[in-house]
Amino acid sequence: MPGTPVEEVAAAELFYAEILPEVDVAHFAPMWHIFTVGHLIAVDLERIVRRFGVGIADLHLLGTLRIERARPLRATDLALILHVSTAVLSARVERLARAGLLVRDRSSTDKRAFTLALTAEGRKLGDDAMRAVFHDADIIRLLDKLPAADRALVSRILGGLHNGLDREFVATGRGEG
Amino acid sequence: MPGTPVEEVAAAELFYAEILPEVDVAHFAPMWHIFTVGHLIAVDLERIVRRFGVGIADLHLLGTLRIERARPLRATDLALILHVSTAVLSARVERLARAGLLVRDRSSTDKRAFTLALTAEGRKLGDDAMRAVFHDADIIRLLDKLPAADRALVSRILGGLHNGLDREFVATGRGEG
DNA sequence: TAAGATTGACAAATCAATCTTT
DNA sequence: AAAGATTGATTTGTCAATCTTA
Repeated sequence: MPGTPVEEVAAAELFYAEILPEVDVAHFAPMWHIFTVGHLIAVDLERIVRRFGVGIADLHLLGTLRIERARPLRATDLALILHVSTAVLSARVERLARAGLLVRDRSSTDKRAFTLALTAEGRKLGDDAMRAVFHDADIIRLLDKLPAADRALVSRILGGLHNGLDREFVATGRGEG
Repeated sequence: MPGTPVEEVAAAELFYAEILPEVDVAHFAPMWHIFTVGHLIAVDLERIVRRFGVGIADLHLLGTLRIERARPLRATDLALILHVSTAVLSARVERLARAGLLVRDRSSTDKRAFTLALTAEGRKLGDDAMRAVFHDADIIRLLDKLPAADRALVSRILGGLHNGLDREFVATGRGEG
């Protein structure tokens, strides 16, 4: 019988310290905890928003379009923000448009591009799903029990990592497929 | 053109504060940063370990088997540790066994169960891939630039969330399919 | 040539149903 | 029944190739 995840990760760290003496294994625990907690959040959110007929990736897209902006977003902009390839985005937009949650319009300034905008149903579904997330998600309950200082630390440190990884993602042109 | 992820998340938080006045929107930023950073780590690690002919989920499995334990792990134990259904694990084990990286043996005490163990090639591939991760991963580079105190904070706080979510996962029997 | 977007082939995850052993 | 594991159908994501416009 395995122990707690923290124990598992600590054991792994000790182990890698032996077989990989050239690396700083103190990086393993934070990397792996973020990686796995991210995965568990994804599984949990997926379960919650599935009741609304969409996936968490769909909700991410709807939520991004929901925020008012100076200029309408094109499909390519969204692909960069969501960290997926344009191929994935294309299929997702097609599905959501077919469900009546958003509309695609040819850009007025560039005949190659589409601009994307939510429909009234898209706004409503997105808001309802997000409300359900705040209400039902395990991670929200856990964060709620955390000291406010810890929550702020997570926002600060993970926010920095988020910015850093996003830069790498854009710079190396990942997700261009 | 969108701004940095931290700006995007802050804008989203302000936005949800308006349309969802009943929830504590201060939970949105930490949740979303963890979720997205986890996803970006997954994409990056996937790219690195793909060179070895396996995915990051495969490496997680190999790494878990790599650690010495009192008793050999069964497929069911592994499914719980890796947070996947037994159906997924079955397919993954089949693929890795076919590649000669692990062996499946009927448990001596329970004729339904299999115990899993790495082959010499499985150990070598896992170690090599993990070495590549430590050497090439963007997240490792970013963590390396972080103050040691911040790294420790991430391990402590995210470790706590990891334990909490794992408990939920096991308690609610997710991943049983 | 490069940017924006789409398509089709393939890999992987989920769910429900099934089989065997306890 | 319930636990351990597998199979098949469906969905989703990734990659490479393609088409149109800039």
